[in-house]
Amino acid sequence: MTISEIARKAGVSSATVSRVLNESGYVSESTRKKVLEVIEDNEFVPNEMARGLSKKDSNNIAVFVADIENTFFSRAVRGITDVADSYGYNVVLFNTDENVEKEQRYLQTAIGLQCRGIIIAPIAEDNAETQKRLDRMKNQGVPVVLLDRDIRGLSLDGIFSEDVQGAYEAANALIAQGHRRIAIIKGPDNTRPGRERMEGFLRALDEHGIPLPPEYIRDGKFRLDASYDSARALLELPQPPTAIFTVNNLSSYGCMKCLAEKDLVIGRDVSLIGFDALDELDDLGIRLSAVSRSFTEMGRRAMQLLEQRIRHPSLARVRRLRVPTRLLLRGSEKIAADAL
Amino acid sequence: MTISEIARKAGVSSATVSRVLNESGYVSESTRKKVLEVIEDNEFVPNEMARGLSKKDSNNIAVFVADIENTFFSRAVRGITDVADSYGYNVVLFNTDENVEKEQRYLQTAIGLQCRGIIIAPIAEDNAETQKRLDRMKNQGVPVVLLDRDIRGLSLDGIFSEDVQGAYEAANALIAQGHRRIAIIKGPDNTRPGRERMEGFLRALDEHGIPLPPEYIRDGKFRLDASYDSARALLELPQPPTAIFTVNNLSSYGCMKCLAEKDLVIGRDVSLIGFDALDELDDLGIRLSAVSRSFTEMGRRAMQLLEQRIRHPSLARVRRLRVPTRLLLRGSEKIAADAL
DNA sequence: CTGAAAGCGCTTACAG
DNA sequence: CTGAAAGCGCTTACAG
Repeated sequence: MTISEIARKAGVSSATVSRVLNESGYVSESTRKKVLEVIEDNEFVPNEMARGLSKKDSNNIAVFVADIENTFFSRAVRGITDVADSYGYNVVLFNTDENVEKEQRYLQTAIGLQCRGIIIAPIAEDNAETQKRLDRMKNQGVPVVLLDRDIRGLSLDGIFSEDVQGAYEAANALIAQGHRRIAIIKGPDNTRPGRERMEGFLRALDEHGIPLPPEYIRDGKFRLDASYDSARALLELPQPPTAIFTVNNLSSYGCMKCLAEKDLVIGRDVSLIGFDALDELDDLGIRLSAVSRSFTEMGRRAMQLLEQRIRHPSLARVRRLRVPTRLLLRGSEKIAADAL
Repeated sequence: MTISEIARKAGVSSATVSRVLNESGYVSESTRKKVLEVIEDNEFVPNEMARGLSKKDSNNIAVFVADIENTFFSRAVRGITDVADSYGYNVVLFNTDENVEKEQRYLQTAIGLQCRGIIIAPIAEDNAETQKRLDRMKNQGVPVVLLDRDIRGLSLDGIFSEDVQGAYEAANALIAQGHRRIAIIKGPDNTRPGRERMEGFLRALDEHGIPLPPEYIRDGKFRLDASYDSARALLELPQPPTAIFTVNNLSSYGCMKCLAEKDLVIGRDVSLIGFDALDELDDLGIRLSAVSRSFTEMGRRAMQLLEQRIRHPSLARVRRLRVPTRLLLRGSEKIAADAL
């Protein structure tokens, strides 16, 4: 079923059908009714590829996530789809799987699909190829909005969080408990969140004159397995830390897995604060203190930024928003007096 | 940049460029090289909307999930995107949010986008409007693959699991522990998984002559909050059950939340087996016994079914696969002798 | 092996 | 208010 078939059945031209469909131009009420009726009767749905080709746009937006299984991303996607839907956009989902080749190939695909804009959590902030492609997209009028992660050297819109401040507060909370042996399971240095969370952590320790031996810094790579290994290495140190700061949800999981294996209880045997709350565990009595922010909200804001940029492509000002973080003290920052 | 611009720069016709791009028809090696070079130099990416319109197809497939935040779906989507990518398909994600109006509107959208096929976990199996639309899609040559949930009255391809058997084994495991007071937090009756898990549960109790008082049957609606309420109602009964069977991951969470609040420990104070394992908790020492199946695998299989149907549209035989379930006994099926 | 031309299903100036 | 016609950027018989 095409517009011209509908036109024939309604006894009008396809231009008129198009006008009815788009509520554009002038159409007399009577022919409008007639056309609508025929459309209804035939359950006609216009071909978006043809429309897109003709109008040189589409209602698709591309969303790039590193790992849809990670609740950070699945919740952000939830926020994105909600807002996208309210604006009539469809979401094409790309799971880059922390793989830069996929990321770059998918970027190509998104261009081919004539996506109206993209929301991306880039794998690394310094990958030259990704930088080049994103820059080109932006220059060709395809808005790009960064989600949580950043890209060096380009001024792109983005939604981030107060990572330095959040990490700073987390470290301070541990220090306030009397800890002097505080370790960090850090994230990748080539990501803004990785660096900034480290920065906030270091600042707090520095301000209190607390030494940070190199063996107290482990790279969890934002991954569960690497963080598990890091935690293990930390806990098996001759002089293990009494408190640990984990920089994302997967690091917290990895660390807690190791603690569980060693029968160490957070808030008693060892203190732990994570960046990003594990709310799903809170209900079950695993009360992890954390630097919290709303993932869904970040997704929503990302889509709002994108929509605004699509609507005002010429707006020069780059919009880089930071959602606040909130320190949730649920008990895991504590430690038994004799364990300190 | 369009095909004809490339053609001009390469001194050939656009037909030739198209042939190079699609590796179809004959192109001499020398002109092929030349064209490829120009494409490369200009970083040309063909317009998929034009290609789609011309070829009357697209590389998009539509994926309908009820809730992307639910790990069942996020993992299934992971499996789908992995396989889709390997076949060159792009995934347009629709989050129906357990809302039939959204489901139906999105179905319309998917048709407009000329999606090559759809994978859907329909909200209800008996919604007349959804049935009608899916039937129409199938008849118009758009393959439909069901994921986990079913649709009544249509013979559509699908990937399901051995729900009756799984639930039966779970109930038997509880019975084997000596339980006689076993409750179920059930799912919606208008979903196949909801009904079949109930059926397996009932069969096991029946075979052992174990009575099931009506107050031991609570509807958790596959939702955390309703399951929490159900658990609470069960535990506050004058004669509470000594064992509970929860029919999906969210019911297990809801139930465990209630248990945690009441300081009841699974495997000691009360027995619990869930349908769908909460593996993310296992590492943390929360050892929930469960009927397990691989969500990612179900997603992969769904996409494989879809791809096969796209490739062989005329194949009459409907393919309805069931992935097996595996009973994981991790200790929560047990109970202290004096609690029985 | 290559090109001219028609066509995919829409939209949109343009003319009336 | 309405229609004829050109055009969006591809693909693909058809002819050579």
